Amino acid sequence: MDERQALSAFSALSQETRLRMVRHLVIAGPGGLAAGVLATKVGVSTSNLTFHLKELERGGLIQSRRQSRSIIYSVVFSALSGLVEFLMRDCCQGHPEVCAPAVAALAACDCNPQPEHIDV
Amino acid sequence: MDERQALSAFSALSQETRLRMVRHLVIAGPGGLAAGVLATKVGVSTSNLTFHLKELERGGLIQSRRQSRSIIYSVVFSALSGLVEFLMRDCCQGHPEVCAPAVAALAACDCNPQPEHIDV
DNA sequence: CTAACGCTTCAATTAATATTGAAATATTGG
DNA sequence: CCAATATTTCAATATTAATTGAAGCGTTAG
Repeated sequence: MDERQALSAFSALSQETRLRMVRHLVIAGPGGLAAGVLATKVGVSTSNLTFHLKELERGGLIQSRRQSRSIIYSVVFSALSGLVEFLMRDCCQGHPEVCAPAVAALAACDCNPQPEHIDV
Repeated sequence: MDERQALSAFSALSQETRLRMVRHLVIAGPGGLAAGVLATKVGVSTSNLTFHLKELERGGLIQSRRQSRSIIYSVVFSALSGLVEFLMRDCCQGHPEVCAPAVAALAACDCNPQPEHIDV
């Protein structure tokens, strides 16, 4: 995670509709949500949703896969922990042993390792 | 940390100049930096810097104190860990015991408890 | 007290983002 | 193949954010 990536991720999260989208997707978990379902949940037009989906994708926060007619979006959990790591990188400079384990624990979160798992 | 707060914090972090400012302030630690010094470090006019400082303040990410002619800005470390907590809140729903300790560890970070400590 | 310093405010401009609705594309069921 | 479904693209508009420079205000050194 470099500055450029962190910047576009923060930009992606800096808008109400998109922040809600991400939260819905986080709650949905690795199974994700179809674009149309997400549009209904956040209450925007599909056209507008697509615009925001692109922003989130650009920020590396979500990924998509096609499933029949629908396109399913899900959160890239490692991107979230990467952001955390970036934010905390230079925190506790004299004593990194305080923050490092916390960051490592987030990275090792159960959500993270199995990107292939689909549980519908 | 509610959605409204998280949103303005992410907005604050979503701009290159401001993200750099925060990183400089994180590195500077609790001692903080004078506005003018920060302006030089990030390479913007003081007028422009003030604009961005206000955005960061609005996001609750920084605080200020006057010291003689200068105004010293420093990071609110608890705001950073609050953001992390917000991002991760609904992660690992079935097994929150995985993420919770990590979040707690960040909150307990050495940077956090002693806002008075200045170690230049 | 006054001049210099450090920062903030303001107003004007420019640039970037978000929203809308209509049209286009891709996929699948029948 | 045709009609229906799901999503994306596009162009136009509206909204919001960033930059600039000049003027203003508070603070302190002398």
